[in-house]
Amino acid sequence: MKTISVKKGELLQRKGDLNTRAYIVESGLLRSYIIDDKGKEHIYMFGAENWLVADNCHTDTPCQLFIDALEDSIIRVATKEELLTSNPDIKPLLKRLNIMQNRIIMLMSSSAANRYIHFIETYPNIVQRIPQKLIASYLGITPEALSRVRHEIVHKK
Amino acid sequence: MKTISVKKGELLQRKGDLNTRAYIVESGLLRSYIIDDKGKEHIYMFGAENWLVADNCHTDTPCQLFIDALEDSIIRVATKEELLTSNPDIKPLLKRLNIMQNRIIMLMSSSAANRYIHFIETYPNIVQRIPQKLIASYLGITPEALSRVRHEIVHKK
DNA sequence: ATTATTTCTTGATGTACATCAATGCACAGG
DNA sequence: CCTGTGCATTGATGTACATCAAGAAATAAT
Repeated sequence: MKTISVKKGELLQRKGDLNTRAYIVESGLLRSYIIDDKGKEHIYMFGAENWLVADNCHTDTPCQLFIDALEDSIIRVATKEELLTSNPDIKPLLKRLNIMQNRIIMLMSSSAANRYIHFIETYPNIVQRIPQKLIASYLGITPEALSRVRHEIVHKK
Repeated sequence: MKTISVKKGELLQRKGDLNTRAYIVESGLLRSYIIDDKGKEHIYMFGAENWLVADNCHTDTPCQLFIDALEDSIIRVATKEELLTSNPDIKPLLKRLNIMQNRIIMLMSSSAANRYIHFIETYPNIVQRIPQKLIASYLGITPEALSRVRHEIVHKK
């Protein structure tokens, strides 16, 4: 388990990599994302301070997610085995499951506007640090759509 | 940890319940789902033989998911604490995370048609046991849309 | 400061899927 | 046998969001 320093924009992992690591963010901001068949990026997760960013694929199978740095960051890197043996606590895993459950529910049942409102309430600290187009990508909409959603929200209040 | 028998249609858990249990399916088929603000159901997960069905909420907070039986089923019921102490293996949790990751990626990046194709490849045994409207609900589309998607697929081949 | 790059906004148009409504089917119960 | 009830299909229309294109505004680079 080593600690590394990465520059904004640096790529830590690409789709197809094998035996990928787990990245624990000490400072800075990471993102994991996919690129679909049309070449479009979709952000899977942001990882700020104390977050664990990793592709949850089975060992020895190619991963799906790209991971890069949205800010200059300090990152602890561990193999997944290492991580699990050094920290056998399952609470973080359950928390992660809970977050993903919420994400799925959001994606299935909420409008773009509600997803955005939920996002800024849940991750107020991240909102300020990234351009809106990245929020749009996380929400599953285009930057244009997000711009209009925000306009609406202001005018309805 | 007790074993119970439930009839098709029986409700095991409703949104808002506290300290909800984990249900391990011995035989039969469960589903977990939400009901959105417009009263529409969205299936979160199917649970066939050997699957664990549970709301992944924090202890003592109201749960989000309804759970009911799609077939007459035999179910083992455990508190989550019980489950974790009796079976401290984290592999199933990781598998679950992997499945949810795939679900999120699907929802964000795939068309209705591709989500359907992926579903029938991933859960061929479940497909045959449930009406199409439930598959549609899992995929996040309407039964009408699924009907048209299926029509398309047949005619493209 | 000036230029270059990226981001945000706004408008016009397109499209995937939703909604509503009607019809046809299957099958379960009397 | 008929008759209800739920499911699948099909058509007509609606809508949320995508796409494309152009400017404005903000950030970064020189």
